[in-house]
Amino acid sequence: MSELKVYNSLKRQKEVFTPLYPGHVGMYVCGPTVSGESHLGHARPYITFDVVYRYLQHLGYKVRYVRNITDAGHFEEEGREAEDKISKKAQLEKLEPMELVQKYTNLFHWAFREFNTLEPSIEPTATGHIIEQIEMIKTIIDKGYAYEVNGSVYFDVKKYASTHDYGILSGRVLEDMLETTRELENQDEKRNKVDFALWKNAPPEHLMRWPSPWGEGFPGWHIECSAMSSKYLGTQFDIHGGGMDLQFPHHECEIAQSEIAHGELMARYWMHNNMITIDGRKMGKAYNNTIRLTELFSGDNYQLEKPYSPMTVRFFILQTHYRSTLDFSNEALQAAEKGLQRLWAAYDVLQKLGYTKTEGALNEDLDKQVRTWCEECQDFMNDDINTAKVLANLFEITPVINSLKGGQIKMHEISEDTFQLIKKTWKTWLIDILALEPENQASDNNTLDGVMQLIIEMRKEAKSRKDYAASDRIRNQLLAAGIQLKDEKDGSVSYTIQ
RNA sequence: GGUAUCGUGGCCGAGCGGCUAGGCUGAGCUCUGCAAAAGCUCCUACAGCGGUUCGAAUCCGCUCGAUACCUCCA
Repeated sequence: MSELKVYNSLKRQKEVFTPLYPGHVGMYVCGPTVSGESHLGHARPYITFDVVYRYLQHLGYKVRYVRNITDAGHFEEEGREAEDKISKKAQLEKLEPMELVQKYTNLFHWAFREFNTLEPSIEPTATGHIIEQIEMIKTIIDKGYAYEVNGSVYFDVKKYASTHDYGILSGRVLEDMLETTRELENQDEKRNKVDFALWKNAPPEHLMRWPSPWGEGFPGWHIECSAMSSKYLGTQFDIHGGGMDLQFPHHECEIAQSEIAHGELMARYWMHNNMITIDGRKMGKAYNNTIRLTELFSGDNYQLEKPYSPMTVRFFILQTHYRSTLDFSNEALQAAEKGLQRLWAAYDVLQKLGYTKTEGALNEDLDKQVRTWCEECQDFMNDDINTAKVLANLFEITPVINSLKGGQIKMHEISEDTFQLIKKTWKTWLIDILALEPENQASDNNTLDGVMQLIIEMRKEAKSRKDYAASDRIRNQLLAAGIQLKDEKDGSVSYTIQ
């Protein structure tokens, strides 16, 4: 069996994954800033790393998955007047900052339950770790890599770069950045343009503020991740994940701070998911092309032709490798919707199908092919979490499942072992790891089922009288009501709720 | 301007030097009272131009095009 390899942004290549402590994995993923509603773009990292989390557990690791909630807000733009994003909006909406934070945190949790993501082991908030952040800043100052100006504290990037590799993750060259970083206003507090804030002095109108050795203020935008990851995962841990757009400056700054404070590289494997684009452009507030998750589920956005269910979106995301960009379009979402329904239908068939020995010889080629498809899934996942290929193999197996039911393939053509392997494969990958659980669970409604059996019986009688007008009317009206009848090969009738 | 990434059939997307994924759409056929579902078959692509190689979508160079980061950003 193959070993798990992941693409490490730090080394720009795939590497065999070896945890720091055998049997245990520490994983930190940059979480949401709860100053507003999550959009489709945000779905990608949390779904991607949900699969990573599930897969690591499947491999037998005990995983501590930490994903923060950024509720302290960042200042709007470095160098400009410091403004707390969250406080600014709260004032507009006449809400307490924490009220706003609570609202969007709840909404975030709701949306990602809809996406069937597992909850992280620890979900620390920035506001809950002000003390840890201050302590870390003090350490960095003590070590001589940060300086205070007017109640704010900045990290001295130039000094850091003289002895350490600043740019190790993002490939930046400090000299280039010193030359090319564009002019920003109010930069005079910093010794160099590339320096970044660890602590910002809070202007009087700023609502979110905490006392510190440097006066009242709030933490800079990178320090929370360094402080909280080290608290819960140790000063060095296994996997740090997040969107590619965080690689620079966010993750680069995290590395620099942590290196000084703790004396070691904070994370050994850095995994970055690519962006979701729309019409070829990154989806983001700056482009005015976001689709909020609530809009996505309701269809209420000018870019949407119809609503898309959380599972459709999850499937859509997993059908692409996480390091590729993924372009949103209604056509692509609708294709995903149909494809997923096909997988679910096959899974449903599989649930009801038992292995019944029939007379005849084994079809060795088929049997072998099916086994290969099943076994490859693990290899695909080991190859940098290639969910796209896993799904492709499930689609390869789908006609086999349907043919076993339809009789195009006889049971004896595959061995019982292989049959059980198919069942296990689908359960493991579709349900447990990719976590694409069927959404319509209405079939365990006994009342409805009783009614349906009666209607089906009545239609059968009409058919036996060759009263096709009546039988078709029943079928068509049920369809209009959202219930699809299927005349099975063996004469029975099943139904699905749309 | 700097630094990267990418350009695959009608659409979405795998792909990491040879065996030409997969999904959706379209066409035909089988099954069916008719449908639906399902099964089978077909539509065989890698931006362009050079180069390396027995052999390239895959490696190298150039050209064209697109995107991302350099500023909050998943």
